[in-house]
Amino acid sequence: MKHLPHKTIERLSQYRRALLICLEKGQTHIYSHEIATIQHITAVQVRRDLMLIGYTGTLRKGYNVKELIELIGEIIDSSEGINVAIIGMGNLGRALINYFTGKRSHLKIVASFDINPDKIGNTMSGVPCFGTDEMSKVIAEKDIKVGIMTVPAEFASQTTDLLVKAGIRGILNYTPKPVNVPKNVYLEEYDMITSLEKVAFYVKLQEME
Amino acid sequence: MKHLPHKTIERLSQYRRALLICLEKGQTHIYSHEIATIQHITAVQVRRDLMLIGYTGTLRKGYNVKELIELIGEIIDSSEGINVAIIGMGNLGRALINYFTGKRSHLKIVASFDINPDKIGNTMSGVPCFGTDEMSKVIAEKDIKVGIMTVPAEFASQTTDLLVKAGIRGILNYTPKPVNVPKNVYLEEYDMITSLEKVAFYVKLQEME
DNA sequence: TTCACAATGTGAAATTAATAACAAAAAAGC
DNA sequence: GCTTTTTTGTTATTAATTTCACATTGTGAA
Repeated sequence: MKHLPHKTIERLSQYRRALLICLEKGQTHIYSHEIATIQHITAVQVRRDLMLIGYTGTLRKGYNVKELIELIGEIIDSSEGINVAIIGMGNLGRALINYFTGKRSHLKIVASFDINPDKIGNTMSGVPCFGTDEMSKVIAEKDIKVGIMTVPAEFASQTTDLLVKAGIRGILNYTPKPVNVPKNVYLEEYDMITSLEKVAFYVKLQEME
Repeated sequence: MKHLPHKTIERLSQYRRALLICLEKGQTHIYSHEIATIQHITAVQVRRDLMLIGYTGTLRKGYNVKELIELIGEIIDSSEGINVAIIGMGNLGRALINYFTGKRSHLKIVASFDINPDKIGNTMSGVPCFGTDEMSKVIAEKDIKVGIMTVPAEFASQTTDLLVKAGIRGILNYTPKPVNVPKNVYLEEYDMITSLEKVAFYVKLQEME
């Protein structure tokens, strides 16, 4: 398998989540159009993605749920699991920790960081909170590869620099401020305000018709 | 102006935010490559987007910050402003309210909803919290057009149905569960777990090289 | 058996998005 | 005043992504 498109990676992650739910319900097989309906995309899209990862279903029976989950895991998970830290234990940071607790995943949130002394030293859902000054040490000791930035926008740049210096390999930036990283660090940015403005735009557009 | 690409809409929202910061700093003009650097994209991309909205800068002086902000506003904002509600006042809901308070925006969060009786009746950052059973009434009365869903995944579908029944025009779904809406309702979904898994995937990929 | 159906798998076409290339013109330098 | 530089605006090109169209085939029914 060569290069998987970015969009395919995203969808595989989503297929897997849908499949896990099917598995829990005891469903053993699933058709491409069923997956498609759940994700509101087309069945062809699903089949194409699965073609790209080289999985082939059974004609007229669809795809084996369990097998497919495992294959997607082989593709997108790394064998040893990846440790993740959350930087900024505000509401968003806490929301993310809640999202993840209980989810059996190869991604483990193993630390959080904040500058508020009241939070440092505490543990939330099993995740210990450290001071920002300990970042380098903790990231090295716990072998943390990915950082999720949920700090206020005005701290985005300096936090990024700290993370990069500490040797982080990937950053998911939830602050509305774009940041710069060296090219050996993978950066993904998401901006809630943009999404909301986009929804508002298309709502307006529909109203005008 | 005909059809603006989805991606252009997203970028325009981001340009505006960057421009507002420049405006505050007293900067009157900006070059395409300056905007590009902030957003880590190319200058051509910026110029192309601005071309699409029909804005033309001054040769060798760049774009007028104030004018451009206003034009982007004309394109992506609706004249009367749009009222928004947050459904689910957990950590994520609160995070969103904090993001928005203080931001002068045509988007106004005017209500929130929850099922927890301790939260109902309270006000957070000026946003009152109502019970889910009041949704239809409040949405009609306050003329709410867009709903942001930050409820637990297991409530996603039923909350969506309530919103649709109440006459919502756009939904931003932050639960990891895809939902279905009639096609006169604009739906945008975002899944934090997918983003994180994507970062992890590309980190893994880099390590393998 | 044979037919019709329902599904997968995939090459080709269409669409969408990004990049390259370059003309034009204003400003600055000489 | 002429030349160089810088920056915009736009066409053309390339790349990425999605959709179409259809061949293929296992399954059940007539």
